[in-house]
Amino acid sequence: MDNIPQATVRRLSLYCRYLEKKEVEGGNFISSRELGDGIGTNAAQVRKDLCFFDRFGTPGRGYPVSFLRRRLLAILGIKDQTWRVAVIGAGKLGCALVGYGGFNRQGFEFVALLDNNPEKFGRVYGALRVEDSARLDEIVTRRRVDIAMLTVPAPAAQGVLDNLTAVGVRAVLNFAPANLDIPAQVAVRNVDLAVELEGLSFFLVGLRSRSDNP
Amino acid sequence: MDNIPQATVRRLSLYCRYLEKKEVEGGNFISSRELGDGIGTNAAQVRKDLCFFDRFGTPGRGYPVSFLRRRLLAILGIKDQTWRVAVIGAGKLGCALVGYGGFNRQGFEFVALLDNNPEKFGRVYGALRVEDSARLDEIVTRRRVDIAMLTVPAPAAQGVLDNLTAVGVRAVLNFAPANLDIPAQVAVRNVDLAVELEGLSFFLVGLRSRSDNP
DNA sequence: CTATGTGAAGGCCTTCACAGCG
DNA sequence: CGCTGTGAAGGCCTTCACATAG
Repeated sequence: MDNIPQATVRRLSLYCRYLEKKEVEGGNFISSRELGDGIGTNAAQVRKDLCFFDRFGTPGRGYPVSFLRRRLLAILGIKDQTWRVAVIGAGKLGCALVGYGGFNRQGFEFVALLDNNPEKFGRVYGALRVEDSARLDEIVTRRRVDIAMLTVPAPAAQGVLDNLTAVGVRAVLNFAPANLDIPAQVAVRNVDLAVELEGLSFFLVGLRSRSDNP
Repeated sequence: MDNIPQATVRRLSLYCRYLEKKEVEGGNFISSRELGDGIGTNAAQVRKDLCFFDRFGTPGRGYPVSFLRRRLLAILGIKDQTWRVAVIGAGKLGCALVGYGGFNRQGFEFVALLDNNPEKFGRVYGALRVEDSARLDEIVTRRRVDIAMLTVPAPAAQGVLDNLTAVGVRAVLNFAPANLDIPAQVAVRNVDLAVELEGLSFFLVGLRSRSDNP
């Protein structure tokens, strides 16, 4: 029971979000149909995803909302667990992320904001001061950082990633538009806005040519 | 020659990025092998992706770097074309995006920054002033907005999306953690940081349990 | 002899369909 | 009778393998 598709894991997060809404509204049971509709997939997919883990449902009734939500949170590792997050790169994006309160709400806590530019040292964003990224090793170790967000310029990204993994960080959310060499045993998720925008551009070009030659 | 996999489109962006680097370094030809290694895939995948569109290569030599890059830019719709982007939601993230210069570099230009909070009207970020999102229709039309970035709170996202599509916007990059109903003929790409973080959390939990019970 | 272009094979994820439970 | 759990079928994307071009 190990090889869970990435796509399934992504949907688990969406299920949790929908279940939270449903729980607040006071729903007790939810069908795979409704849960699927709610996140933009279908009932069979929901049942398949969930049965990777356990039998959460009751035939004829559906899934108990609150119970299912707690179980999924546990599976995702954000129940009774707060991951400690460091942001490397105190540019506009890094500072915006630290200032955003939405993550603290559930399971994640910012514990460091680093940059290599001395002019930024000491500036305060959210609950953090900018500190010197030359002290990355020490800070990451002492604050027991679990996850790093990489918001440095692309040319610096590989070096920082190597430093992070050398100190034991095993999970990285990378915002730099760089093609990183990813060490084994490390998970890197890329958030690449240029790729997303260019995907939209490609879609628009297709639309246009289809309406030009109908 | 129509049904291009999303995955292929995403890789096109990465190919372009790698080719740009290669072109600057003065490379004339590049093999599918090198291009694949460069973006973290393999040679066969590169050839398959490219041959959806044309025969760009020369057997025995590889692909002409500069030529291939220009052709891919054209396919992605970012050669001789600048898409006009509006950001809806002048929170920390929206303002950081507008202030980030990286997109203007190629193919995208910010033309509006809207919010519904009167206290923010008139504040300047990058080259833009915050304007009233009540005037969305007029502004989007007059400035010929092609793409919208949604950086509003989740509960507001669906309403804004509906407004945008009503005025003819067909491409949206959504940052709100909301399960949106997406109208037909509209492309929405979601950038969902909670989903990414929770994916990393899931990975870390898996790592831990595997090292506990080896 | 090297490297592309491409049908065929393979693998992974989604969808189907139905047995079985409440 | 409704809805879950799940093997089987289907579809899409990736990888293979080789004919072909330079």
